[in-house]
Amino acid sequence: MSKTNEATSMRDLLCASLDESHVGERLSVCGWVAKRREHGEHLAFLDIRDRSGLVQAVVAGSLDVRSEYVVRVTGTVSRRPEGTVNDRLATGRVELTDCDVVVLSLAEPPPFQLDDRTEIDEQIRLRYRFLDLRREPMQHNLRLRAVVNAALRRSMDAQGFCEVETPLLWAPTPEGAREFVVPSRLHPGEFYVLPQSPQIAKQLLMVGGFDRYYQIARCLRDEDLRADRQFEFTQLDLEASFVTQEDILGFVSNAVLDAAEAVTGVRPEAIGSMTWAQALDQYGTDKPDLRFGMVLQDLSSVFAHTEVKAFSATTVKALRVPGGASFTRSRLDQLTDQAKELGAKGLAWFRIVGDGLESPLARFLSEAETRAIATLDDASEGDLVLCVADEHQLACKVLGALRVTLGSPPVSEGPHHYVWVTEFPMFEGVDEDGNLQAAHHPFTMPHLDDLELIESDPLRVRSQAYDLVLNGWELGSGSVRIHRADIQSRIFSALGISDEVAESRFGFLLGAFKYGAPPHAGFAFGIDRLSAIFAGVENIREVIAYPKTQSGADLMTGAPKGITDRQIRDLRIRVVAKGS
RNA sequence: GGACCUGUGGUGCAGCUCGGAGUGCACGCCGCCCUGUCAAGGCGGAGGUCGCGGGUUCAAAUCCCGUCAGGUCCGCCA
Repeated sequence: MSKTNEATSMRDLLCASLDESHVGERLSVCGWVAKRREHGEHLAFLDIRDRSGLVQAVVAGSLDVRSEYVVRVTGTVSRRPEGTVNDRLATGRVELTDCDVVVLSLAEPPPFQLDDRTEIDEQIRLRYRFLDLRREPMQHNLRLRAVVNAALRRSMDAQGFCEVETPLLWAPTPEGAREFVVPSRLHPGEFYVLPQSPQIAKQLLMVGGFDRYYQIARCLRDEDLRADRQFEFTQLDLEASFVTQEDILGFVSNAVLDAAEAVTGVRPEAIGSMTWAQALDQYGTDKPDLRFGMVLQDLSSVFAHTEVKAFSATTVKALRVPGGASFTRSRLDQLTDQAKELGAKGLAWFRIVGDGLESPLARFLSEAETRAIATLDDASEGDLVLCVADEHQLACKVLGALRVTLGSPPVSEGPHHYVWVTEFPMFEGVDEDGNLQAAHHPFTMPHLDDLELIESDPLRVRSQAYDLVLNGWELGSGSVRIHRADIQSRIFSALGISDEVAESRFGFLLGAFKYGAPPHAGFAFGIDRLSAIFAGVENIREVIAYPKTQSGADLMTGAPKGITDRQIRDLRIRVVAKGS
């Protein structure tokens, strides 16, 4: 008897493990009936499926089993007769014969077929997720994710990090993402919140002397959902003391590359980096997809003294679209609409034709301007050049979005291009009260060369914050934290956070820092997103066992739901009717 | 809060522009036949509030308005 570590009291091995080495042995497998092919009352074939795959069982005589019945099949492993080998099946050279079939569980016909022949509407998949999980793609994706998790834990352990769990019931800190709120039964009128990240908890671990912490942490944010965003998501969260930014980039690179190697078998090259300003300038985004070119070009100097009103702006950016000259007018209108939605005043387009440019604007351009566009980025006949003239950041972002629309390959395609984006700005824009907003979070350490600018020119202050980007997806972000009270108070003051407000919101953190805070820095990246890209799927729901819909519903359980009057009473809360 | 796409037997689609009987295809399901199939095959059968509500019309799956659900995106996500 061949024993494997998949053997249990009920089975000897997994279906797909059966091969010619077992020929002659009498073995048991357990699984679901994937398919039944009957040939009268003397012969029937059963495809038995478990998580590993299929194996064919040959049954002499009729038997009363249907699709998805759970069975234990004991049979003799036999070579298939001449001419009946199935090359499309991993176990296609063998079959189980002289089978005893024990029905362990009956099954109604499933609401959708569990083979891979048709794509099932996601609404139905989610309603019957337990059946969807039985199918190969979900089996593959969740197992791939488990490989990622295991590799990350191994990597962090090997790098000397200590796994520490932090609370899910935490104190409200009304900054950043909207928090999920949990009413307290024992303290009526008071609330916990679910952490949008273990940010403060892990910084306190640094004060607590755990100089290398990590956790595979669930984070919860009550913000609108997207293809790459669920209410709850999982991060590899880490923080370390007595380190610089370079140390953190090294730790995270190791972890991500270890995970990539575990999944693909090949260790990617070291992860390169660019500054935030470069990313914006060349790709029009802080999460550049480096799988394809179409780098943004800058024509500001060419148009510095232009006669053309549409191009009188601080920045003129251009994007060459190879072969784009064949776009129809309605396609160009679509792109223009997209540009306007993103805030551009308009979108100028130029078809590159034999003897120059074809465009409504062509006749207004000077000779130098025409030449600059016609020769842009090695442009050749048949290309299209799109231009946006505006304030620098807007012009870049609009063309960056068009670059993605026009050039981005599917998630499942192309190599994995990791890149670090560093030197994010410290502040971005202002809130309703006219106060500066922290680009990352208020505990982020400014770039030491820019400390002087905090008061004089805050928008130019660079921070020691960094993102990890993979194929245009933001995997995660981190920063060096402020551990000095004087700098922290200058930042709070720049953000318009008074001492009193700071004390009430983060008092316990600031208080802790008075007792000896080591210099520290950290990072967190999304395991859902990383796994989705490894799995080649466009949507993180495909790597989550029980995801929610875009409206935040769980179609299987029906959550969110009402609770009983008793529960409401115990919590001392009141439900107010919608619309009142 | 907003834009766009989708909703038709259990499943996946077609039908919708240009209104005319719930019409069609494939899978599944049920019954019968079939001793080497593996997308098994043959014969027969059941199965529908065309998401829901209203309107236009002699007549609505089809046109209009509203609404619900799912999706993609903008806002939002320190």
